[in-house]
Amino acid sequence: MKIATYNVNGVNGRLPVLLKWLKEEKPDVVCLQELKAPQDKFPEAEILEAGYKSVWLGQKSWNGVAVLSKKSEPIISRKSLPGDDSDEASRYLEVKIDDLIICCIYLPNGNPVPGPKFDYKMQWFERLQAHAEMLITSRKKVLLIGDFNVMPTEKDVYKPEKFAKDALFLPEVRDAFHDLIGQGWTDALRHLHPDETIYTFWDYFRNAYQRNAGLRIDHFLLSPEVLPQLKKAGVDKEVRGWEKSSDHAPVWIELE
DNA sequence: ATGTCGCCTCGCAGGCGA
Repeated sequence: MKIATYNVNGVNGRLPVLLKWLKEEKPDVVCLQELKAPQDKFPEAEILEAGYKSVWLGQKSWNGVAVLSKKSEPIISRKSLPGDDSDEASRYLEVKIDDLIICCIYLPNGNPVPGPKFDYKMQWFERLQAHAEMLITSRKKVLLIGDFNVMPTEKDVYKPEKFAKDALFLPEVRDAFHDLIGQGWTDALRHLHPDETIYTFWDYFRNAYQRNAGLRIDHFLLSPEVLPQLKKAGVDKEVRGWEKSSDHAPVWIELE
């Protein structure tokens, strides 16, 4: 079973690229982030035509998350993180697909630092930690998947010193990520490729992709009940080089 | 500071978020 995550940066503007990638790679389940489309503008019919049932959480202009599934229908169990009823951003969608709980995550970027956006990121992180603790305690097969907007270590940044004061790499942000991992989650890509340089995002600026000036910010965190099934993991890096590509590449894992 | 995208609007250019 192949599960993928892809920050599309506009699901409608990206539709030809998304459909081409789905056709080539045929993932069983896909988490999408940054739909940048209101609820009624999600391209459900085109994606269904490509062989995927989908559930989604839209929002005008910003954010937006979706889960696509080829075989079993995704059943929504949560449309937001607990802990702040005033948070209207579409950033969290939790579904059941067979015996798996799939949590599709679009963690706030947090720049500029300091400021309200960074405060929001840290609050969102705390809410994620609290909910993740509950999920991992359930002993079910849970996967936290998506754009975490965090480079966990120096190995995950092309030039760490350049990002020392960035909301994606500040020590307190990395600490929050490592505290989350500390609950018992496994970073699937790093687990299978401990020493490799792996990037999932390349800025549109300054030919970042051509220079391989990338970041690893899209992650799969597996609960202990899923980990024994993990067989492979990788990044579809070439997709980032396609015409009209997102600034992220699709990332995937294979479960037995 | 800048670069480049995608989406939106008291819209066809400029602001915002990333």
